[in-house]
Amino acid sequence: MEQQRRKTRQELRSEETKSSIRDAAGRLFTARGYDAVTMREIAKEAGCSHTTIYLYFKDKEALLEQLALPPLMVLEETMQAVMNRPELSSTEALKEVSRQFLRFCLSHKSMVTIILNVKSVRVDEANPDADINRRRNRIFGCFTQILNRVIRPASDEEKINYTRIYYYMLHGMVTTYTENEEPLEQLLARILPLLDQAIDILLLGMQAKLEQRG
Amino acid sequence: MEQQRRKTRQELRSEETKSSIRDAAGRLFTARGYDAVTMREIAKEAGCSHTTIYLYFKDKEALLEQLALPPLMVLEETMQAVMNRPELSSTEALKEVSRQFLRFCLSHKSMVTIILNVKSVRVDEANPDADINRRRNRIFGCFTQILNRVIRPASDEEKINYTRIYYYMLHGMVTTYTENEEPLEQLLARILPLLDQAIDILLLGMQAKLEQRG
Amino acid sequence: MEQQRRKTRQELRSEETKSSIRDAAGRLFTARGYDAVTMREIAKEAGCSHTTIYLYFKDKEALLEQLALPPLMVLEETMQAVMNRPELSSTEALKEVSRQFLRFCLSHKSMVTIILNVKSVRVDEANPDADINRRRNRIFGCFTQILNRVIRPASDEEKINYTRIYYYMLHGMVTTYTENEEPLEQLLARILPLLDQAIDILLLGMQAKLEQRG
Amino acid sequence: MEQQRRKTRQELRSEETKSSIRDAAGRLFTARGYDAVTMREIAKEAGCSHTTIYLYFKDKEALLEQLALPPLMVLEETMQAVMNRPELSSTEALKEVSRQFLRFCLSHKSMVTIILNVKSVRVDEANPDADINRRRNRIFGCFTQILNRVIRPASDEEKINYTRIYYYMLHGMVTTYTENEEPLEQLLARILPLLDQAIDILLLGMQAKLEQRG
DNA sequence: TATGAATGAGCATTCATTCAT
DNA sequence: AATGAATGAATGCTCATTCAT
Repeated sequence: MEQQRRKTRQELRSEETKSSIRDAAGRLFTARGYDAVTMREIAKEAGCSHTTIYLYFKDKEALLEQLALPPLMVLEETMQAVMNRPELSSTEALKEVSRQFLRFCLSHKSMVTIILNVKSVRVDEANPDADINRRRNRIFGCFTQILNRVIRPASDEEKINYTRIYYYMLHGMVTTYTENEEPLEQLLARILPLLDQAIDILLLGMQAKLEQRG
Repeated sequence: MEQQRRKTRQELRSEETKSSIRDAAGRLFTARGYDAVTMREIAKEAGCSHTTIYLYFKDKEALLEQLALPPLMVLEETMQAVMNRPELSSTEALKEVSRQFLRFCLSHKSMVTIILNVKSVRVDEANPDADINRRRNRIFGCFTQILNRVIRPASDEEKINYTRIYYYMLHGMVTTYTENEEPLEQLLARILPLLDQAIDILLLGMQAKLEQRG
Repeated sequence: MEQQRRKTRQELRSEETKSSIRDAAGRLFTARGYDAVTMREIAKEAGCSHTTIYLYFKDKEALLEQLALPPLMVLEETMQAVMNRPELSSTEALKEVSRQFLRFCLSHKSMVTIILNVKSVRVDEANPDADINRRRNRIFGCFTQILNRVIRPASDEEKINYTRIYYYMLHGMVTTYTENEEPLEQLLARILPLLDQAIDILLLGMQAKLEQRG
Repeated sequence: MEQQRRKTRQELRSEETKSSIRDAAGRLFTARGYDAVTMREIAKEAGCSHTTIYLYFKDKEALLEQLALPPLMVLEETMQAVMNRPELSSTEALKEVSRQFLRFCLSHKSMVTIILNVKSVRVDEANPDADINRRRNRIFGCFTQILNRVIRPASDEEKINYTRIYYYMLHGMVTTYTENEEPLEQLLARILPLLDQAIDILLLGMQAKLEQRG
């Protein structure tokens, strides 16, 4: 509380600037992709000089990372929360978690690259990405976990393959609609049912396949 | 007829140059991606001056488009040929066609953007894309056709949805492995079986779902 | 008198800040050279904001100038002290003074420019340089004086020329080793004997030349 | 002959541009030093776009190197020629060679850095500097050779030290007058006699010292 | 007195493209 | 038909300095 009150006007202004940069970068990256956006464009959109950006972010890459982290944390928490709801069947949990994921990806389009890319930005340099990578892994871990629950009778190899196939479909939906410019809610209203259907099909198919083989 | 016969030596040389540029650009785009390749590199690889490229192609983008067309035509023909093989069951045909498609996408990485993008490059300028778009639609039409054969009892809406879901998975596989730098054949050896499994699962799942509902 | 006593706490603090900036800049300039050091680095090292520096110093160049003065004063005093030691022969005095000079230059590398440059920084603006220039002249005056003692029989023109030649050699040693990154004492242990030899040779040579001519 | 005639107008223009860049860079580097000069300034002075420079020179450093090499070759040849004139005494040869060197340094001021710097630009990267370094070493080798002839009775260690002392003096003269803006010939008329005197003094001094010791 | 925020000018370099031949 | 010469626009980034508080 006290902490909140103690913010000077300068600090407020600073935070404002920083978040206006963040917002601008978010909008621009989302709309046109990381590479296609220049620091000067971000600055213009944010209403400041391009040098000001470097006051708050080490470089362009750091900007992307700082942009990705907080929403990623929210997503992770949301997904964990879903998994801890005991009243949900495995199938329902998988559906809900997938819906969260799809919603997230489509509302943070520029971050999709970061989240879905197998080899993330700067994997070699340890520090800042470590966090991003860890979180991404945990997010994908959610899917794996629930999916394993649903297809328990499968062998380890089958589990790995089926999980991959599940990812393909999800990944495919995300990238298909990443470029789409329809208003988010409208788009989701249209494709969330499709996602549910797809999951039904995949789970049914996996079970059928396991029975066939057994 | 006459036109064909009357090709002067100059015309032949010209065509040669043009196709050497096309080849060079193809190799380079495929290997390193559209953005990362410069006009000068293409020219060097093609054994001509970079200014010569502008004699045959309006700009870099036009080069990409003209480049995409022939392989797309080959792909289309290959896929049609598979569909016309009467000895193949619908399922087998779908698998084979999907394999062809995946192989094509992974061996023409730079063209994936063009093929998969819902809104292709420069939709606004009518002419040159029209052809590309037509072909892309025909390619996707193949999938739709075969898939419809397999899930004949479904309603029209179900057919549309199921086809979409099928695309998601395929699309997801392609984009997942587009960035992969493994040698092509080795990669395909690894993921083609996965594709077969995925198709099995999807088809089984779709059938199960249709029965459930019926 | 009164002025000295009346220093308020504020004034003291202010002087402290100023000298911490001076010290920091001195350390940094010495270690890495004027150009390679940024105002922000100086501020960090001094434990203040970079804007504070501008409170005490007009700009980066003024900082360098003010920085040069005190060590220059120390050097001057040291050299004068040597000259007033009656037990030293002229030759010994010249050697000792030259050693002091060389040691000083190599331990204040960034100031060498200021000291050795014929046309000092910003000759046009009269005031602040006047002092620096005066001191530099006095320092060089030392050499001239002692040298004149040693080569008393020479004509005025010869004296001027010989002094110049002496400077060339000294100047040459300084600039040769200014870029050297060897630890100071180690470097000096290596080159101080060389300096002595050089002085011996020059003095012997000057005397021989004078005799030749006479 | 034929080769000369075959130069097209384009080639001529190209060579003109290249040498106008070279000239401009030479003037500017000479006047204000390598670091202080920007590519855009060079371009402006050369009457072309700054991008044109990159057509002829890989980067700024390459420009400096290409600039330094030809004059360095001329200097080397001139110095070798002097050494091969049998009618000259060692002393005379040393004087003449030193005059050539001083004249060269003062008429190619920007290259002094390259020539005198113990650790040249980019010592680490082998290729292009190798040549420059080799030449510089050969040039300094000249001095060493002649000097050794003059002070033949000295021990090896003495030879090394005396050579160093000789360099200091020469180096000192060069750097002293590098910043000088007097017209070259006028300046040389003034300091060449000084150089002769300095050499006389050094040689006499060295001989006296050797006798003293012996 | 002191500072954080902000900026314009500048840097070397790259690229797709056009011009003149 | 083909090309070398040339260029403007951009890019990410840094720095000394000024502004507002």
